[in-house]
Amino acid sequence: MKKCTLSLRERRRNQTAEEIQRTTLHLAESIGYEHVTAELIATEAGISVRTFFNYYPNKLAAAVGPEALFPDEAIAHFATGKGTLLDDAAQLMVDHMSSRSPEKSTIEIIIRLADKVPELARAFMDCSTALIRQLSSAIIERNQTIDPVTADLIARVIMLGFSAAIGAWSTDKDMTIDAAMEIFVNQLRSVATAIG
Amino acid sequence: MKKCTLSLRERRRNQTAEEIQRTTLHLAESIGYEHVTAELIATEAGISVRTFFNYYPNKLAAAVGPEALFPDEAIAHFATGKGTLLDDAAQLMVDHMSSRSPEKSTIEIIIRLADKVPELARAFMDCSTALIRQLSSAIIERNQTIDPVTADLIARVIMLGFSAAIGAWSTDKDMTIDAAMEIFVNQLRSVATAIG
DNA sequence: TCACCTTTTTGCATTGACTGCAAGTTATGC
DNA sequence: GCATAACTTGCAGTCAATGCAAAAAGGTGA
Repeated sequence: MKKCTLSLRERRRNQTAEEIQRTTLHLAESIGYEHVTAELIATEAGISVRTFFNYYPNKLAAAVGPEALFPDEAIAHFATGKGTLLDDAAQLMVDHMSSRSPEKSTIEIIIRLADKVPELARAFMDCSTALIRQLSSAIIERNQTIDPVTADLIARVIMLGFSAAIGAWSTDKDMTIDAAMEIFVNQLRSVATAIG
Repeated sequence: MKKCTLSLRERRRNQTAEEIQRTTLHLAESIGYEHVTAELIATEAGISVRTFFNYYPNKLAAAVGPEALFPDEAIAHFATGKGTLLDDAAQLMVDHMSSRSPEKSTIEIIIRLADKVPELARAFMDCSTALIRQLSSAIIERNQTIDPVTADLIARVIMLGFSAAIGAWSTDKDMTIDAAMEIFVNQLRSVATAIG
């Protein structure tokens, strides 16, 4: 069974990728990111240095973890949504967060670290590049008359708001994802008012 | 004369910093950014490798060039401006662009390179961090009732729009800065409409 | 189970980024 | 001029990252 073969391997691959990320974050928390070397991560994760670089192109990528895209159904739902742009976007984000692996605790660690390590903040922001592209396409699908540059800009703005909301959410133990998304929507509305 | 003393040294320092940037960009254009080594830049610029790292913390920073802030008067003017947020922001950007050293050609090269080298695009974006902070403070000064997180978000959005406008401006030989800023304002207005 | 093929892991060698240090050079203030 | 602070440089060393080829799994099919 080809499917099984691939699945098995893929599963193991994902496991290792996550294990590496866990190790990286854990080490960064205990000894400080600047003291974490590739060799240390590899040893700690029980792999060779060379294998580490097989999984991630560099240390920052390891801290951020495996790349995640919006789930296909979720993005399709957004693309054909009839609500306001922001409400549908908020739903998309909820779907995204619930679909994907990294637990709140992992995100919390990343954000806490990003506060101290600017490069990590960059890298974290950076991993949204692919998401922005997805979002931008979906926005165009919703509204065929919009021009691509504007769509891209809107997508970026939405992701900015989303990042801010995730930041608030991750540092507040009691906040639900839905509450965070409400903040997200309101904040972006304020921005729109201020700008428009 | 203290002023003269400082000025002389500072002037030389700036010259060298710019020379290094020029060399870096020139090399990147001719042999490709990935083949540009610190040693090559240093040799070409007539300094030692160690001195290169005295001026810039890394190669990317050298390509982006010396950090630039909004001129004090310009930011003060924006902070007390009575026009719409966007119009005043556009004026701020015009002041910024005309005050600061890098010529259009330099920016054009950076943007062209950034298209091929993602890390460079990141670095270029990244250099706006300090600007965002300035802008965010000024926004709060304009409107004391705004909350800091929203102000930060607005500042980021404005800078996003600005970057997009600069991109368009730099690749179009005939476009004036004012025309670019008009695009900037309109584009952000579209975004506000779409979101609000 | 065995021979076979693909994917993954690993060690090794190498290049290049970047830092700390200490000594030399230059500019400036007095 | 001389003392001082700023700047430059060479050197030695650490660590990130890559290419390569051999070894080890993992899975397939007879």
